[in-house]
Amino acid sequence: MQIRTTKPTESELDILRFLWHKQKASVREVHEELSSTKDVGYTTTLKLMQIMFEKGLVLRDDKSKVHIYKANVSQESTQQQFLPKFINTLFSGSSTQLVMQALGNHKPSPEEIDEIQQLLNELKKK
Amino acid sequence: MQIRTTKPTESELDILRFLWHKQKASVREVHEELSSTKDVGYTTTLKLMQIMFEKGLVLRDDKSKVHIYKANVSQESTQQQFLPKFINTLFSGSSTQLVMQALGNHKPSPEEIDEIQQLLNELKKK
DNA sequence: TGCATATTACGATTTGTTTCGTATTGCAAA
DNA sequence: TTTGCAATACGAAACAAATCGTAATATGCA
Repeated sequence: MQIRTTKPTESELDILRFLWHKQKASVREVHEELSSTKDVGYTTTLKLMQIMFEKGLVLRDDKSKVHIYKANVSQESTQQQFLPKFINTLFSGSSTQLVMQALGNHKPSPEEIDEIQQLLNELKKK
Repeated sequence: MQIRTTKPTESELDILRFLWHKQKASVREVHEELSSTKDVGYTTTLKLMQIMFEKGLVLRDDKSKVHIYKANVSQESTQQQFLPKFINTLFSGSSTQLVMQALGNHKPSPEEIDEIQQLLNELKKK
């Protein structure tokens, strides 16, 4: 298993988020999305994506003029990259504390509750 | 309810983490802790804490020569400040997905499982 | 073909964060 | 009271991230 060295920055994560959702996208598409939330110029988005390419965070197809990008790091592995530190600094290292907060905050649907309960039963058995 | 504007940086969170744990601490105590993990000079820690004071993230008692600092933002409110964005960018906005990851990753104790199950039952009732 | 337009390339600036060197200050022990 | 030590104050450098202006380039259409 290979360890990833580069940690995406905040802005890079915003871009990855969209790429995870869309699979493939041009700079324009990404920019359209980003600029709906925050005020940022097109070349800024472009530059960010070029940097991400250099870092290996994304792949790109430059066969046609409009380059098409896609994520080169999975959402799951990126979650794993951030979650432990997040739990440590903000939740005293207790994943349970995080879970309680997350659930208390945003009420999950009955189906989701069932899903979590099922997981808990599994964990209990072992 | 008042909105907090300043978002602690990574290093500032490391310091807050310790202050939340210890309630009160001098720069030296904080530095002792930080330098057990990472290689950093004393004045760096001092400067960070002075900046945090200016930002209002910490309070300090400077009655005696050795200033005593304590957090001026609660762990809970800081969790609230980071959690939504964290869930959004990394977990497609699904707190359930986050919960599943966190639980699957680090197995909670039987007591903790009970605690979570209890919360889930509450949520289910409503 | 040649022009208009949208895209990429790239350097430079701005902004934010971390780091540390040096000066100054206050306290306590001799 | 003096001196030495440990702490604070502060400026500036080093580093990192984000932003954007301008130039170069490719494409498709008149």
